[in-house]
Amino acid sequence: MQSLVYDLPMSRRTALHGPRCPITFALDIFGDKWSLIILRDMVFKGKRHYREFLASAEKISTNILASRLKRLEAEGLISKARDTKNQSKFVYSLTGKGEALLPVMLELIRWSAKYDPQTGISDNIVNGAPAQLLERLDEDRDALIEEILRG
Amino acid sequence: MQSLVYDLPMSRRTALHGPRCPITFALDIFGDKWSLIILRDMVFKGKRHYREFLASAEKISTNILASRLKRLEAEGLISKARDTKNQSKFVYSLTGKGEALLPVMLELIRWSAKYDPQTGISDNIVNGAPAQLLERLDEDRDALIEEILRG
DNA sequence: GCTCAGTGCTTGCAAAATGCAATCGCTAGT
DNA sequence: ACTAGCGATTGCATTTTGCAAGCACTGAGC
Repeated sequence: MQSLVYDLPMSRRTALHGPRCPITFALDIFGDKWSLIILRDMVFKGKRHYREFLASAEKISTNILASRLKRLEAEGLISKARDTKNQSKFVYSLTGKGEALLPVMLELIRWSAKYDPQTGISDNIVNGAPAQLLERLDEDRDALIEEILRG
Repeated sequence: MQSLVYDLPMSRRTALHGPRCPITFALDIFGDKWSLIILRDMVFKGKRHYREFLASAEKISTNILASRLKRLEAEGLISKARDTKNQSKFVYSLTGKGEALLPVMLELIRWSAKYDPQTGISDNIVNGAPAQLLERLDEDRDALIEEILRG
């Protein structure tokens, strides 16, 4: 049975129940294998076009990408518009709700940096969290977040 | 084809590649529909036994629970031991690596509290994040974390 | 020491989600 | 009108999940 709201048949665990667990609420929206990868590409790599997402190292397939973009848009984490410079292209942008996930991603990065022996060897902010980012996360968190979002 | 490391056939996206993305590293370990639910139950609800996890509101099925516990143990996020008070039971406990995910969960809670209209109506720390928790998260974060883990 | 209930977990099979390759509809450019 | 680039959709194989049944081990009662 397809969902009426999304194109995905994903069942929502929290649909008709009373007070909802916030963890479950969040996982139901972006707690799959791909959504956070897409959001990471937008936040840290500035990706905005369909082809760019397809090109990520994790090799998301086109049907899954389309369905995830649709869901993220339906959930209000991203928005979709025609590219003003090229009317045949679309531009995907983060909404405030999507940007508000940056703190979650930063904590994920901090955790991985601590426990992944392969993390921390690259300058790239995503491929290996640099020591510099982690320092600023401790000392200057709000400014760091602002900088990532506006930079 | 089954993985040699876990009982799960899940393919690791980052297996043989160079500098690894910390987001991908984290998602490969617990970025599925259930792992964070189990960890939430341990952190916030103090669950330690198999039957307790099975009883969660999200209705995880027993084979999935078994496979997730095995993976979380293999990844060093939890440990498994006989219950000293009842040798027929096992006790699952968080390791430091597992406890270190609490900040991630707290940011998830903060995000959901902000964007889920149904969150924030319960006293329960998990079923609806209370305003009090969110306040302390802003003002007294380290002590809050310590309190949750030791309380 | 046999039965029995509780606990953790495995197995078999159906259903759902994902991965992959091919193709399609739209827009712009020529 | 033809062509190329872009954002998808479609069909089908594979992988993962969901569900129900049952199995192995432990400890308690008799």
